[in-house]
Parts: sequence; C-alpha cells; structure tokens
Amino acid sequence: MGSPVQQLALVDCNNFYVSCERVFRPDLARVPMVVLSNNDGCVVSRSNEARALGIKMGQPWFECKELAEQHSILAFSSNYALYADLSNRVMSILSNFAPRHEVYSIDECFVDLTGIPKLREVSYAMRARVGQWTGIPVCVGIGPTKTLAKLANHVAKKHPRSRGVFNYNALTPAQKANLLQHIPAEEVWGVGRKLTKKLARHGIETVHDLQQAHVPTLRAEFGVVMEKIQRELQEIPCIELREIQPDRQQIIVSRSFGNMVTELPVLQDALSAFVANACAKLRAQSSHAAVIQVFLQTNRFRKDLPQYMPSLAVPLPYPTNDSLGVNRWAAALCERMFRPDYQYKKAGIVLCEISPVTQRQGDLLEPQIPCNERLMKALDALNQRYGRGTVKVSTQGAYRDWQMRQERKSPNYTTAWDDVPLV
DNA sequence: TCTCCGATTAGAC
DNA sequence: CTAACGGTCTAATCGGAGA
Repeated sequence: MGSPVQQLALVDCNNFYVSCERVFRPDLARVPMVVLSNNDGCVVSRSNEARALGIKMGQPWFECKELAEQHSILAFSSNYALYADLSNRVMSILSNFAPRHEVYSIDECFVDLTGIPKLREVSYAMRARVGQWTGIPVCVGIGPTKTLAKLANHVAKKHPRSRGVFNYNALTPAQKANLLQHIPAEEVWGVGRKLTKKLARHGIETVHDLQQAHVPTLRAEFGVVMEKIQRELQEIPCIELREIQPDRQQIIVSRSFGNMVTELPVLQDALSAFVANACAKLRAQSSHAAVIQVFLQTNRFRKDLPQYMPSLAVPLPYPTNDSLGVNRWAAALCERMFRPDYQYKKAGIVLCEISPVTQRQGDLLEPQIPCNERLMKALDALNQRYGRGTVKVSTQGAYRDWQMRQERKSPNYTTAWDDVPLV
C-alpha cells in the first residue's frame, strides 16, 4: 500500500534582497537595481530589469560598472539585518498555513499542504498575504517531492500566466512528460555547472532525459546523489522535510578586507571580531567547540603579487564557547603563520568538532574550567537587546584598516530607530 | 585488504 | 582612493596511512 501523494509547496521570494530594499523604497519598483555581496564585491541579487540588461548573477561589480552607468542601474551594499528581519516575518506568516514546514533558506520555505483542502485557494492566499503584510512578492510551486516542488516553483517564476503559482500534481501524465521535455536538466535542484556538462556528455539534456535515464548507468557514473535526484523526479520522495534544523557542525566566520592588510596586530584585531561572532553563534545553539582553525589569504586575483594562504588548526585544551579564551588561540595561531612582506586580503576562523554543552565530559585532571560564562551571557544579552556590535572585545583602533567596504548601504529601516527617516 | 580520516569536490543560496 | 572578484554550510567521494 503506497502512501498518498504529497502536496509539498515551495514558497520562494522573488529577487529577495532587491525586494527587501524595495519594501522601503517603493519609488524603485521598476528601476533596474542590484544588491552586492560583502565588500561590495559581486552581484548577489538582481531586479528583473537588471537581469534583462544582462547583469549576471555572481558577477563582480567592477565588471558591471560600465553597463550600470549606461543604464543607470542602482547598486546597494547588502544589509543583512534588514533581510533577516523581513525573512523572519515572511516565515512566520507562512508557518500559519500548515503545521509542517521547513525554513530552507533566508528566502525559501517548504510548506506541507498534504490533506489541506482548496489547494489552489490556499496557495494564492499565501502569496497574497505575504505580499500584503510584508511587501515581498513570492512564488509557489507544488509537487509530490521537494525536487519537483522546486521545479514547479521555477515554472511559476518563469511563466507570468501562472500568476505566481504552479501545481505539478495537477498535471496529467502527458502534460508532465511534455513539461519536463522542455526544461533543461540544469534547472534541477542539485544539478550545478559541472554536473550539467557531465550529463550532457551522456546525452542527458532535459529533465525528462534525467528522469528516464538508465538507472544502473546513472548510479555508476554519478553516484548516490544523482540517483536520489532521479527518484525524486520520478515522484518517489527521498529528501525528507526537516522541520527542526540540526545544530551546525562547523562555524566559519571570514571576511575579505576593505583594504590589503600587512600588519600582524590588524589581522589579530580582525580575527578577534570573527571569534566573537563565531562564539556567539556557538552559544546561541548551546554548543562548544573542541578545535579552532585560523586561515590567512593574500589576494588570489592579483597574479602580480606573491601568494600565501596558510591555515593552522589546534585542539582547544577543552571544549569551550568563551570568546576571550578562543581569541587567545586565534591570536597565537595568527602569529605563528604571519609573515611580513605579504599583503593579506582575507582571514577567517573555523570552529569544528562542535557538540552540545550538555555533553561536556568530566575531566578529572581539570575539574575547574576557567571560563567567562556569566560575562558571555551578559554580552550576548546586550548585543541582542541593542544590536550586534554594541559590546565587543577591545580593539586598538585597527578596526578601520580591515573593515569591509560598504559604500552603498541602505538604512536599517526595521532594526535601528536611528536609521528610520523622519518624513 | 579493510577502515578510518582529512582533503577535495560539488552544490545551494 | 584610481583598483576593484562573497560567505557559510552540508554531503559525498577520493586517496593515502595505518591496522
């Protein structure tokens, strides 16, 4: 006896970061615009108008400058506080439509509508309510598996006639086959650039080709990942809905610098900020880490400059989430690797071997672990209450030297009173 | 020859 | 200031070390 077909909806925000910027600037509704990555480096979100003008996703901004000037394309630095806040509102609204849902990313949510009557009406209602309450436009794709829900969402986005909602489950077998024959395999979730090429070499060009491909060959040539993808395309669920997302196994904090850095204290200052950030994430999930890794990088795009990309990891004496304690190790590792005569462009820290604090193992040799638990608690409370960066580990004024470029940032409309314009 | 583990690859967003 | 190219995360796979 087979289980009933899932009615799984994928709700995906349209051009999410651009849409967030437009919520507070309705005058930009039809203006070609983009949002840039950290350090104002690459395009990470484009309006439809910018896309139509040929701006590519992930393109370095300096490469777009000429085109941007010709067509008056507006660029914004990314404002993650704003995007996170709007994302939370969108997810909160969606969660009221069905008990089972998974927040998949900052702009996507799977909603299980199985057994919910009036699927069509509910789908359009989700779209309408999110639009009315947040100003963010979304599209809804429905399918029997996550992979097909994603594909349905792609169809909803691409065809204006769908009015933002597409239900794969409502198609006849002939309609399904016809649809999949007209979608390139690269649109499938999990099929990226490399796999697209490799699939093409095997004569697999469309989603339909992939769905119908010879199973043992596909398995042998592409491994279990592609096998799962194929089964999902055959309407056999292989990727489960994850309602509660597991704790992170690894926490990385790294940044490219606004300017090249040549001095050890400046690197250490940057790393102390990264450590503070990483440990706050660790504490937020009530975990501690047993290993810290630090890495430094010169600018890999500057072929004219000497390159140096060292990385060093050490086990911490005991698992911890104490910013001050971890910071001492970061500074030491940095000093070990630091060499003058290089221009550093990026640095970062990795916390690994993460486990819940409840699993701390009693150590007979070290019964009294020195750590600043109460200090960290107070620090987290202040930063949560008054905004990230309210309290931080002391810097010696090196801060300005490494801070990323953010020359086009919009105000923090939703999270900082000081930034709200008084009309 | 088998197993383990770190490094590498691929992908998502 | 006149060059400039993100950040985080997971899972699978690979390849060498050691049992």
